[in-house]
Parts: sequence; C-alpha cells; structure tokens
Amino acid sequence: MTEHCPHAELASCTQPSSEQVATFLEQAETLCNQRNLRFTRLRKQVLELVCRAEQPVGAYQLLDDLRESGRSAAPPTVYRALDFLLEQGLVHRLATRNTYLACAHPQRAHAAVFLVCSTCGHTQEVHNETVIDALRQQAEPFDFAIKHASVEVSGLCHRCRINP
Amino acid sequence: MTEHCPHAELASCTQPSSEQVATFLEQAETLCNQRNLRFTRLRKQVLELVCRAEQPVGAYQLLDDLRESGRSAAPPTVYRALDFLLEQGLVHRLATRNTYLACAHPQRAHAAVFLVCSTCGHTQEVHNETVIDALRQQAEPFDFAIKHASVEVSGLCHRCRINP
DNA sequence: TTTTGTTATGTTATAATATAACATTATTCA
DNA sequence: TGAATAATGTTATATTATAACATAACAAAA
Repeated sequence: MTEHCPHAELASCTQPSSEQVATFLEQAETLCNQRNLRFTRLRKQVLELVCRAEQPVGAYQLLDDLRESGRSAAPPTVYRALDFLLEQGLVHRLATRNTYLACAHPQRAHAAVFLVCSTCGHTQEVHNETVIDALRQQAEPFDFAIKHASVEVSGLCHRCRINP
Repeated sequence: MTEHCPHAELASCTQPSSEQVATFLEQAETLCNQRNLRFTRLRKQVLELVCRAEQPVGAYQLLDDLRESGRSAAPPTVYRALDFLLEQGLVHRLATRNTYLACAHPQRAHAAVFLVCSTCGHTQEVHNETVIDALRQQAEPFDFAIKHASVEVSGLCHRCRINP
C-alpha cells in the first residue's frame, strides 16, 4: 500500500499499485482460509474496491462502484461485506467520517491510530504501542477492560501544511 | 457530575445532582459571557438536557425531550444548539455512537479520552496528557499538525465486569 | 447423491442521523 | 429608529445504516 501516494513520502497510504492490491487480496484469502471462513466473490470485490480507493471511502460509494461493475447490490450487500471484513481486521472504519479503508497490517491484531487530513482527506494508519499503553494506563484505575480503541486524529498532513 | 453514578465509585459520571447541574449551567453562562457569546434559552435548555441524561444521549432523544418540554423543535433546532455547545467545549460528541455528553472540565481546553462501556453505555471522561503526548510523538515523523483527537475506548466498566 | 442444516446473498422497506435552504424573529449597536 | 447581525423556525431532503424475510449457495451427514 505504498507506491503512488500523492502526499506522504514518509509512509504507506491508500493508493496502492495493482500488484500490491493483488498481493493484499491473496493475503486476505489465505487468512480467511486459515480461519475456515469464506472469502466470497462479493467480499473480495468489496475489499478490492476499498483497497483501490485513494482515500477512505463511504459505504454508498462502494455501493455505486459495485453497481457500476454490473452487480446487483443494495445497502445490505455492502454493509454485510464490510462487517465481515471489519471482523476479520481486513478493513477499518473511521467513526469520525463514516468511511472505510483497507488495513495496513492485516496479519496481526493491532491497535491503530489514524491521522486524517481535514483538508485533503488523506489518511495515514500508524502503529505504535505507546498510545495503547497510555490508554491501558488510563483505563486501569477505573478497572475498565479495554476491548477496542478508536483513535482518530484530525489535522493537516505534511503536503497540505506546505501547500495550503 | 459525581454523585449518583450507578456504576463507578471511582470517578465522575453523567448523572449529576440538580445542584451540580445548576452550577454547571452557571459556569457555562459565565464562560459564554466572557467570550461575548449568547447563552440563549435554547442553548441552555439543550445543555441542561445533556447534563441530566444518565448517559451520552442522541440528538433525536434531545429533540423528543425538547418537544416534551413544550417547545416547538425540529432537527436543526437541536443540531444548531449542539454545534454551538461543541464549539465552546461544553459538550463532547462520541463519534463511535453518535451521542453527546456534557464536558467534565469545560473551563480549559483539553484532550479527553472516553471509556465507553459496551454493556451498560456508561461513559467515563478521563484526562491525562500521556495519550496526547503519545499521539504527538506518532504524528511528528509524518509532519502532521494535530487539530483534534477523537479517542474512544470501548470495553467493560468496573460494574459490568463484576456483575455481568 | 439426496437430504438437511447453515451460511451468504437478494430484495424491499424503513430507521436513524444529519444538513440545506429559506423565512422569521430577536438582538445589537450605529 | 433603523440597519446589520445573529439566532431560531420550518419544510424538505440528504446520508448512513439496519430490519425482515425470501432465495441461493455451500457443506457435511445420511
């Protein structure tokens, strides 16, 4: 998921080459097989659409894309596929924007932080244990058992800072 | 915002006494006056409803509440009041749940973390610079200028852990 | 290989959340 | 007072997501 990013030289982004998409889809398929789950044509197609999107994409955009591809589709078509992909950690949902993006590291479970540019929408997934460690520290005195953390940071990306 | 919380002995929660609500509303009014902004009857009423809610509350629940109170109201009525209160830091919005809650510390700007119990909905606002520091650290190599961080942790609260 | 149970998808309808656009009222301040 | 600005009222509609039930595809046992 690295190559053609228009904004971030420093790291991965959401506009991968065809080759990278193919690799990612293969990884996803392998992972589903290992878990005895069905990586159906629909699920694969939705994941591919999410991967190819330059930026986090909305469910109804995916619905349009599916329909353009000739498939008959309604909202549940998309949401069910997304639910599956979310459960398997293959995509993430940005709650602050109601959009979906491919996971940068689907292999292993992880806590992710998203840096979302409020100008161009470019979104960077970053991983680092310090944030989740800090959250665990904060949760502890409340005896709160963390299941999932949604950490979405909005601001200006490098490119938009330089060239507003 | 402390007294009657059914679940957390350890800290503040969203079910305050009438007295505490009154104090909070006074604080809000003072703050608006200082900023030369109008703490109108509608804004006050919406803030009071948010304060009195036992848990983070949805916009359409607030709409119903307003109507029950005899006021004529439509969705924009609520959303405009909420937008104002959000801008002034008097309420927070939980993006993962589309709900709103009174800010525990409206006096000063701050980065907040929300511990949201996925069983009972009880939500704890906590403050601590370690999380935002960790985020700043993560954003720096990307030259990303943070404007706002949405940090929402779902899991089990103390009470629901003990008494499931 | 048919049967049977399970999982996935199709389809229609609708719920839940949020905003656009324009009219009216209230407030401020010259 | 009157003009400008800010807030609210009102109607309509956009956007995001789910419920409910029918059909199809698949898997595993009989």
